[in-house]
Amino acid sequence: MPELPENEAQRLTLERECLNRTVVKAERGDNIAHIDLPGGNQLARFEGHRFTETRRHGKNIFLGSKSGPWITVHLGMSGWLTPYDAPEREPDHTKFRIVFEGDRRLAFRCPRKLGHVRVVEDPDEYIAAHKLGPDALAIDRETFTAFIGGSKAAIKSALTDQNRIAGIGNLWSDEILFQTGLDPARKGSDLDSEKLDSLFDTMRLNLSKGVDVEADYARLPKDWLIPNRKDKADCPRKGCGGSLTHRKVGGRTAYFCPVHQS
DNA sequence: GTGATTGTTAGTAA
DNA sequence: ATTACTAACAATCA
Repeated sequence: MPELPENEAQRLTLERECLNRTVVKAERGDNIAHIDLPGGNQLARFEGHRFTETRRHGKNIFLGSKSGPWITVHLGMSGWLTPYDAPEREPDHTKFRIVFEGDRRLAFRCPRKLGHVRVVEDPDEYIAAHKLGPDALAIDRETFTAFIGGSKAAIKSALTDQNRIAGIGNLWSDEILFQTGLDPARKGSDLDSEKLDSLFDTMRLNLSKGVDVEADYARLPKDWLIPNRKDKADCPRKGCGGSLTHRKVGGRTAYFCPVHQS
């Protein structure tokens, strides 16, 4: 379930589980056809190594140290990082694992195989090479409003364009548009500057809250969209009285309230 | 069986 | 050259 808040929660897992412990081995798991993982040569570099830092940019997580090398993880649609101890307790669909001294282990699970793990020398180089935009919690108001205000695509598509703003996906874009009161299919170029400002503020507020609760949806306010995101649910916005529905926007399913979002 | 899924990206078109 | 849209990817679930 990996957008910015989920990835930030996963970065914290790495921070808690993987720093300052000696690596015994980093290796690939079973059933790894068609998934992008580093080869044995690359992984041998980490034996005896200690990680000292984590980073996150958009939906990319990095584990490494000042002098490198770094491991970067992208969770795709269904990836997750899970700590465990004994080999017999390894989670299902583990495609990659790091074994630390003292039998501390980290599994990269990825049932649908759309995620990846790569070895990189420098996170900043990697971010530049993939032309990722600024992280959604780091982008400044001017850059954000200039991009959205100049975009002729559906706002939902603009918000989820990783090359312009990194970290927002299908669910969180729905939440941001729900709270800003905007139809997901509206063009960014139709918004006035007041609405653009409000969209920016809401984005920051929503993602920050998501990070605060470590992406645990049960801890999100009850009047948010995400915990109620299904057809025919009563619109959770106070006093709205609408009913949620969905529509394809930019090839993705957008959930929204036709009463207060326009 | 059908159609969906919180991800990216190659290819196409304007 | 840039921007926007579609289909495809793999596996699972309702």
